[in-house]
Amino acid sequence: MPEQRFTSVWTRESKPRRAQQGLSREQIVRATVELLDDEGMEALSMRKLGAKLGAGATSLYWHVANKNELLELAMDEVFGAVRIPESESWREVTSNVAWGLRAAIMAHPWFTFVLGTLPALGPNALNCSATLCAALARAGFTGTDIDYAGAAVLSYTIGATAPEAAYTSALKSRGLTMAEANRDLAPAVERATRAHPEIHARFQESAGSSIDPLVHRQLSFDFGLLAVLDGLAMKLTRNPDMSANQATN
Amino acid sequence: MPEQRFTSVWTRESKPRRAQQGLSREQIVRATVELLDDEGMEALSMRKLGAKLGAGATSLYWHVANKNELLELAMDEVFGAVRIPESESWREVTSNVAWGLRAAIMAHPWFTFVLGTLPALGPNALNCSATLCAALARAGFTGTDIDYAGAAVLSYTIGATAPEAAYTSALKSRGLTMAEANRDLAPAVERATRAHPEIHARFQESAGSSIDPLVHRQLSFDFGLLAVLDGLAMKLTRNPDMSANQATN
DNA sequence: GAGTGACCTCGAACACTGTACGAGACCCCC
DNA sequence: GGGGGTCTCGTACAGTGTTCGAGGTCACTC
Repeated sequence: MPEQRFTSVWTRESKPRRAQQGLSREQIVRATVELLDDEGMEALSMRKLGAKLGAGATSLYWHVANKNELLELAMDEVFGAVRIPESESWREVTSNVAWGLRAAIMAHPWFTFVLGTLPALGPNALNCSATLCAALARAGFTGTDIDYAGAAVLSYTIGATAPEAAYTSALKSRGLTMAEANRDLAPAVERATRAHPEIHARFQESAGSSIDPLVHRQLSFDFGLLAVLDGLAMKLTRNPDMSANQATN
Repeated sequence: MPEQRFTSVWTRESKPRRAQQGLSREQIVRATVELLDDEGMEALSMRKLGAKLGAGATSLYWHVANKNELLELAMDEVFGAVRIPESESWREVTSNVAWGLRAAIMAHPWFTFVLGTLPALGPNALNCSATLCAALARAGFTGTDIDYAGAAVLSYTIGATAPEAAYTSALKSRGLTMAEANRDLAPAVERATRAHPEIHARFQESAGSSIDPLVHRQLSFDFGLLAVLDGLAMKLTRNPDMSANQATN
């Protein structure tokens, strides 16, 4: 087997740059994000991206090793859109980061497909997790528990938001509203849930409900996030030696 | 704009089947899962799959509308691998489903890439969520809170496991061990975390630690899952008479 | 047995994809 | 005037998913 190395944009050191002229990496990444936002993950091709920039497709390969690197950079751009809150209260910080990350993912649904292929080592991603960890350390967590608690918040946020974003973006790319999709899915849902009367009943309930589905999803996200934070708080009170600072929050 | 419909394997009714001969959909799905497990998401192509089955690539299109449908079916196969526990204790049921789903995702890392493009309407996926919801209803949740609580557990489980599975599978497909990858990533981590002294310190700590990374990740997952379940339990004790409010809204 | 029509297979073709390679263009510095 | 680095891009290759239509194979009916 050949000597393989694990590579990433963040493992290579950047090339020297001449004065601003022609393409630049920042410009390319910006265009990538735009293209992804407008037309979705499947529509991104190097040729299209080149055309959008008024350049040949293969010119991009001077600035970026391959398409994956481009996606890594685009991903960190999304993390960069998360506004980092300043607050003393760890609950406020963590829940703000969670809601901010959720908003960023919803605004850039292709994020789902990129995440996970590499540990997020971009500066913006690290910034997010550093703020989170700092807040949790202030809350009273110590050692690896800080990482664990931070991971719990991020995992929940991503797990809850990514599929939702993917779904709404799939709808958008087909030019469908949520109501239309529900209409198309209804018979299948009907048939599929026949074996499960209890969820069948709730499906019909929510289909007939007049609550805006968007609000519905926000309520759901909030419910789970509160559970996560309450659970973390409980850990702190259970090990009172850990929670010296807890009273202030 | 043309009249678009939202389609899925689960929205079409199945074709009539002649007696067993030649290809069958079950056989194709089984082969798909095998191929995905062995060679990963990128390696799956219709031609390769056809070859594996001793058939032409385009023959598959008789049994399956397109590659996406194939992936939907494969995804439900993964949900089918989750062993559904029987227990009176809602904590036992939910945590067993969570661990079971985690194991299934770790065994089939390509699951990540499929999830979210469609609401999981396959029979096995519904079975999972029905068991979860039934347990939560027994615990005392009512109305939409049942769905919210179930979604919280699933979201956390998926969000925590999917990136981990994707990463370990990326390593495997490059023939690297976790230690080798860490070695390759180390300088980049070093450089990137320089601006964040507190996580920098913990990075070095865990790099030098002798704990098996697999165990480390299990501990992390367990930590978060307990937090979620504790948080849910807290909601129950806080509103002991929720069932009264069931009909409103 | 002949005929019919549904079920099923598949080769060819189309319009794409990511990217390796090498030829050239531009520009700065000696 | 040279180099030599930075940067662009046309061509080419090996693949992709999917459509189409021609054909083959069977279970039927007449």
